[in-house]
Amino acid sequence: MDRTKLPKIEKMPADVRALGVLRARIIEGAIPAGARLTEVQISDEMGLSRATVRTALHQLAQEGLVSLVPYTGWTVVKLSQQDIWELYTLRAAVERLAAGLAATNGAADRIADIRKAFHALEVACERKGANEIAEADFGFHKSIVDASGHSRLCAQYGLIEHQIRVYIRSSDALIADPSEILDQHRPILDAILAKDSALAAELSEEHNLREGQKLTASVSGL
Amino acid sequence: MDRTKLPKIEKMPADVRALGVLRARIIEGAIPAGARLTEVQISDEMGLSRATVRTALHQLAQEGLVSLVPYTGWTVVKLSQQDIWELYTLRAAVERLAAGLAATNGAADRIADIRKAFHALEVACERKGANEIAEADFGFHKSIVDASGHSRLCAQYGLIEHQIRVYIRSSDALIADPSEILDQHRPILDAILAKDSALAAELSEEHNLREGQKLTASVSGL
DNA sequence: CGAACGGCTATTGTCGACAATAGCCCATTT
DNA sequence: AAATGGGCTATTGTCGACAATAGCCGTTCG
Repeated sequence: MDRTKLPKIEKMPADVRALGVLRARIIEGAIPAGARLTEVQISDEMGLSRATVRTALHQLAQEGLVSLVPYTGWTVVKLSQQDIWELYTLRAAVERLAAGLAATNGAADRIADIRKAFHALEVACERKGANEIAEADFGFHKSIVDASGHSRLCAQYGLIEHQIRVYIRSSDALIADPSEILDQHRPILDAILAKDSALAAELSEEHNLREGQKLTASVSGL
Repeated sequence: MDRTKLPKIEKMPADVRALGVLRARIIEGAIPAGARLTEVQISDEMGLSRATVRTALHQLAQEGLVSLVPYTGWTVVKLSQQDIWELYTLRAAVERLAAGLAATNGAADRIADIRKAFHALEVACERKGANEIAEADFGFHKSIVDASGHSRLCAQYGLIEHQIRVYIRSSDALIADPSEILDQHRPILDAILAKDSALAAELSEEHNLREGQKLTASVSGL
């Protein structure tokens, strides 16, 4: 058994595979907002039973990506400006807590992960790939949440994150100036490294509220 | 058709009825923490199909009241001290946002609801019924969340609230001095009525963190 | 005597079929 | 012509049966 690495077996429950596929399709925009989904068609295409697909769809509904109206059908949610406001205010509140906790209680290795995530963001900003920057941005925020050691916070954050991703893709990502992005995130990192809980919380909240306002403002002209 | 009130028709989907029953049983302690639940037994007793019960159980899992381990079974969650800490820190963060929003954007009728809820709390405190006080306490907090006009916040709060209820019941509710309870909540109400967003947010957060610490402290001796 | 192996059982995971419902189209009536 | 009612269709809601799996227990082998 000294073969360096035997290929990882892909053995996941059918419903989570279906969930992953559907979520990816929705986030990447292959299934557009407002689109109608029917259980039979999906189960047909995926070669799964309706019950399995139904489970996945319910999960997606919980994540806020689809919505079910009884006896009628599933539709991919269409995020309004109000929704974006909700998402970013909620995100700000959640990350405020996360940043504070990460600064105070963050395990050393998790703090190191935050450093790495910031470095990845720096690299992405140099390359100027819009998509890569967006991903690294998400990654940095997520590393802070993970460092909070707060399982419910992580779970909660996951849901918000999915919805924001959908919106970012659908509105085709306003990417700010790379150096500006770094300037906005660096103080948060510094505050966490300095274990200044209150400052980290405050900076994180401000950052998210600012981003949310930019996002709603940029789209208000539609 | 001038009959004063025709009896309300109870026609809900079977799964939500099952969900309600199960949740109530868990919260009231009829099904104790750590108990094992099997789909067949429940569907048997309720006269429903396994699929329907399964849907309800998945919903309960989403609410954090039960947990599923694959191919093995459902169990009612048992909240640890860490869980209580998580719940109260999260609640503090969520209600912080809610109180701030209620102060700033709260519709007049929702603000009136908050007043009513506080009055109900006063009445409950006079009667000194531990259970009634706890319910009125929840009601006051919930009225603030409802006044935020933030649908995701409300949804998120519902989940946390259920879990806290379970714990309060299971640990048999430490009820503080009634007048103390009122003294703790009144400033929050005043700040909202004065539309002082920052103060309302701060007071609300402090209040919840304090309660959480009391709760974990009182149980640390177990 | 210990440990690995194989089957047994309880329970969830998955499936296809039938029932109930919402929304639509069209005929019918006023 | 407008409103009303009936039925038609697409889709979800519900159901019972079969498949897959984890955990247990006895058995067997070293």
